[in-house]
Amino acid sequence: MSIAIENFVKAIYKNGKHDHNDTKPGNIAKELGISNAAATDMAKKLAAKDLLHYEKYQELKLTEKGTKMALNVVRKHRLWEALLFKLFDLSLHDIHREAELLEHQTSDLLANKISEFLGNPKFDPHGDPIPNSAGEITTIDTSIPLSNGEEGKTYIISRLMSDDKEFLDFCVQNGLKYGNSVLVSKQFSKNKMTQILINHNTILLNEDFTSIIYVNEQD
Amino acid sequence: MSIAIENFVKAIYKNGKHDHNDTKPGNIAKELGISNAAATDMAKKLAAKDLLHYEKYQELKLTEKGTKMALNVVRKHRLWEALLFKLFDLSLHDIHREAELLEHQTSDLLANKISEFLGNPKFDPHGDPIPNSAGEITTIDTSIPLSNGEEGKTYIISRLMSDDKEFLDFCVQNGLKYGNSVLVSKQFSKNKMTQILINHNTILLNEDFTSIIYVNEQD
DNA sequence: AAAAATATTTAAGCTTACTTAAAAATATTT
DNA sequence: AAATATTTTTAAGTAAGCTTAAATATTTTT
Repeated sequence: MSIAIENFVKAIYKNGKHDHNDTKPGNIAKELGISNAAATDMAKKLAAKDLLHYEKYQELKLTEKGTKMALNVVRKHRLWEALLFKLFDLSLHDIHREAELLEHQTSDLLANKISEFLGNPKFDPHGDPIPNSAGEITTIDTSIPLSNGEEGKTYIISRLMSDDKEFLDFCVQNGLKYGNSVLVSKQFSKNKMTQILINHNTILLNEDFTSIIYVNEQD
Repeated sequence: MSIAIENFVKAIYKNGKHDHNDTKPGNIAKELGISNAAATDMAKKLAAKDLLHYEKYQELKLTEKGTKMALNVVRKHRLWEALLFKLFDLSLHDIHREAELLEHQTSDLLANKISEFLGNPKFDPHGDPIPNSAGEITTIDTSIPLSNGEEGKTYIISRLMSDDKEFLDFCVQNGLKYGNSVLVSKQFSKNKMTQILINHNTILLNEDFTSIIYVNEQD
């Protein structure tokens, strides 16, 4: 299957993971940077290939086959991120950009070799789970957005759910990375700001950031 | 530039390295598995982009710009081969196949990181020289095909100039690899067979093989 | 040097993955 | 519930990268 198809299916998978699905052609088009018309066309084409269910004006829904394809691409993406992160001194954003290309040119054999080399990791450097070779995600995600954290509690950062350069650079600069602890010192309900303590520094975050930083309660 | 263009330019570069150029559209077409007509079309298109010189019915010749592009792709290919060879237990043939895809999806930044990680190697696992980041091959190749070896002399294998699975499997099985010594015990001029001693084993090779195994005299 | 074989080029056509523009349906606002 | 705005769909068209078939040029053989 082509790169365009892999990316289309992947975009539906990603946009369908939220509570409120965003998988109408227009949203997928926006995600991929193509026109709405192109997305509708593609949706029809992929329905004919049994990769998704298409009904006029409705949300696009992946079939089992389509989900498998998406997870296979996601697996390769996250394995590349993990490998590049381990081997090279590159920013998370750069790593994401490289993985975005490499994911489509990677045989299942190579993906398995990368996985094995890394000790079959369950998470990538963003904290995102890596599907296994059968296309299953076996870990259970109990994390919550930092915006839902409670005052006075300490949390462990589990996922940084964005590939935005500005955001990731900010995270690196402030020690906001996978595995680190944060204490929620104050939640401002009015303007939805959150004050946290990390590495002995107090910083103030707005909801744009606290809604994509996911954390787990400390055991 | 597209993958098709990169592969086209690379094919001309490879076919132009022999003493007798094989860079007419038909030869490039054969190399790439496309029709002659497609190769002619592409040649005209690339001439307009100043990547090659095209004259009807003549050999295709890369411009400086085209050569640079070819060397850049070759560099990425060979760096990937070197990295995959180092990290994973994969056959040279498999490594070649993966590199053939990855080479087109690799930024210059990533290529440089791979090179640095490997200690800026000058050769890939086939013994082929790796162009530097400026697109130059700085090593001088003094090797000769094993078919030109002299009886009684010992040589060091420097290059295995093929990506054919059968050939590479045979080489692995018999210890014919980059850096190993071979003694030419007998040259049969009649049928162009060569008897060699390697790892205490005597084996007989025909010209198909001895013409693509390149060696250097021992210092 | 002529005939036969081979290679190159031209021409017409196909598929993929897009585009823009206009029509039709759905969502939102008032 | 009507009017307005937004989305989705349809339709027509484009560029890249191929294909096959036929015309033309070059090479090889005799």
